[in-house]
Amino acid sequence: MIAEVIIDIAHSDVDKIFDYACDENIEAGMRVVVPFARSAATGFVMRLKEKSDVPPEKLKKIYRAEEDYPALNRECLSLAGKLAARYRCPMALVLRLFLPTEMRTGKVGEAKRTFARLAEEPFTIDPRAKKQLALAEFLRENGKADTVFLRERFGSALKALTDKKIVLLEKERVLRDPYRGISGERADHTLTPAQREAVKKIGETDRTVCLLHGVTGSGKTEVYLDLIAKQLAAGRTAIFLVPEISLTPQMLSQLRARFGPSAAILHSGLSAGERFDEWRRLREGDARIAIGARSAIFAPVENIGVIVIDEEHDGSYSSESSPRYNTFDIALLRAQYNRCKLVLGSATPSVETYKRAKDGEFELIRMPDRINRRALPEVEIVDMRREVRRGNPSPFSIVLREKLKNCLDGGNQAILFLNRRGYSQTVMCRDCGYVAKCEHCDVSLTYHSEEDCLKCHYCGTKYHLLRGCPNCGGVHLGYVGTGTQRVVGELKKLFPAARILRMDNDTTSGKEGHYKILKQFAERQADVLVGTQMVAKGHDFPSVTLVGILDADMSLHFPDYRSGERTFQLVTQVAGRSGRAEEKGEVVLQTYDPENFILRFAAKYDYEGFYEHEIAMRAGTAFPPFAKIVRVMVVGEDEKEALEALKTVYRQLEALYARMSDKFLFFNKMHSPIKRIRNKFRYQTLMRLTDGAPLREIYEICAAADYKKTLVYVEENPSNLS
DNA sequence: CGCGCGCTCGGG
DNA sequence: CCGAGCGCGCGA
Repeated sequence: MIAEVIIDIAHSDVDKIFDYACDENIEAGMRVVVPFARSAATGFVMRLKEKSDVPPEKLKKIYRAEEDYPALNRECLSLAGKLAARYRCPMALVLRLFLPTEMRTGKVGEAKRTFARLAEEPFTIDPRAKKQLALAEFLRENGKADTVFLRERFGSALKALTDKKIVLLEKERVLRDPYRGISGERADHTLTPAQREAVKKIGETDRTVCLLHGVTGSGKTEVYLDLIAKQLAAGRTAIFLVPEISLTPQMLSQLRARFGPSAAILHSGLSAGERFDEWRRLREGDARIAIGARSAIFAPVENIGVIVIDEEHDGSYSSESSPRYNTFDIALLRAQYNRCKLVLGSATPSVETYKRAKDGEFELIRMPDRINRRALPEVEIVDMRREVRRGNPSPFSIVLREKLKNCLDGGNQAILFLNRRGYSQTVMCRDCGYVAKCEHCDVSLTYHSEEDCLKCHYCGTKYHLLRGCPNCGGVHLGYVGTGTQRVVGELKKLFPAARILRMDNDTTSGKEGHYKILKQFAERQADVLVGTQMVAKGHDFPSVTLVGILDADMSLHFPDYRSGERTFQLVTQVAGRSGRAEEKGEVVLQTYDPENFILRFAAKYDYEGFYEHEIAMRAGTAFPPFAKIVRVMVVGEDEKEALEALKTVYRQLEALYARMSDKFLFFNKMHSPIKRIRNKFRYQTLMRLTDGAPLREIYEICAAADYKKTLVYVEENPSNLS
């Protein structure tokens, strides 16, 4: 037999089929070890055939199979070719997506765990250390326990006691089970009439893709779980995708309770070994639901009955590094291959998805009511211009300050949200809320300190700094963007007794970081949580009755065509954090632009109104989904070479533009460095294209630009233009 | 004349 | 990706 093999080296030079002789034990999809160049290499058997065109003296024999089963199933082999072509990357890179990294990088670590037990010797614990006492009590009752579980439950008390030698640690080999310590309570799975209706519609439509547009609290999750349970009962499998941050312990225990060990939950908290074991369980068919973030779309399940993408609009579904795949695209391919439904769910669908649903391409299912019919929290828009006029320079409006006081006095919790997205600063008039925008692009300008000017991130046009406001003549121009740190400082001055937690990229180290802070807050170890958008997702906090959005403008004026969409999603999501339990929630939305349509619609939870407004604007200004934004990036350490690459690429792109200028709505002239990140020079060329534009040629120009130390790549509708 | 490094090419 | 093969540049 002859095996067609792709060598597992991600480089275009070796991105081709190599034929090898093999015997009967080799199957398509297996990983194999083969002689390659003057050494051994791993490869993937793509196909078996009878004879080869390679001269017999060149043909070599496969050494051995890496595993005794095919790591890649038939679907994956069939998909890989399509994906490699679509994302213009080596086949090996695509194939790797389907495997747990542990498998390629060799050893899967020995399954060892650290257990803790009490020392034999008598001891005393400070009676004030409640956690330590509780931990000691727990160990006395249970003998020994896993340290991961103990840390989760007792926090730093474990370290305190081990340091004092009261608790001893020992390693032990165990069978890996990532669900240890997670037990969920059985819940009632009776669906509401609205949920039943949604399930029915999804079952009946002949469309592959269904968009479930349900307001916060409408019970979309039960719909997903019901769909999944039905498919499992029918002997099929399922994939359930959620944004990474949504895999909170609560969510995990809910899923665990519902599906038991037939669910493989892939989240960032798993160790390498656990991850591999979960993958194996799916591959073997022992687990039949794959639950996880973006990468779980590559789960090795067969005979898929349904694929669910929850929070469809979430940015984490598109990959930021090569191959820059879009989860939806892969999900659609898999749904088509398996002839099953792809269900997208969101309270705030992305504009593009919603348009496709309204145009009839996707089945649109609405769930407009909350389960208990409880009203959504009321959103009050506060005009920050008036605060400035009244001489209030603090980040808190008078209204917010009062509500905060009431909230804390009533023994409730509050969340203060601000959108400090780092470097990007916008100039705004504090008297009238005017924001400097580009004359050609309708996108706000960004301040660049190196050149001391304002720049449009879309077309590269530079503008002088403003001395006064062109709108009202005011002189109180400022750079918008207050940090969380300052907010916490001001808050402490206002409410010295309040316990404040801060959550942003600086305070949360590692992936466990957020959970820790959110958990502390959920356990009411603090009264106020101040943070960036990461506070918006995940946990439910029953005692939160007030949410303050301090600077809705920051997100609104982010230099990106999706900023309006993002802001709407953000406000909706953040507002949903308020008033979960008996008490009615309140939301205060501070802005310098209280007339803004997006904010008005968001405050009324009017998605439909927002959508109509937004889509009309996108049509008018020819932004996606009516056009495609294409960015060509040139990134390199060596400035000379990067510049050289840029010149070459740019010249060809310009020629293309000259030839087909009718297909380009826009072609920018930016050829100066945007910035240096970790000593890498980054240059970009932005284009806006209509349908039928020469996208392929653009990709080819970039693929042809092969430089040693400079990377040239294309991005479609990139999300961050700085 | 000899070897060193940089570029090009092949790998089944 | 990685090593082999080889071209030309410099020192004795």
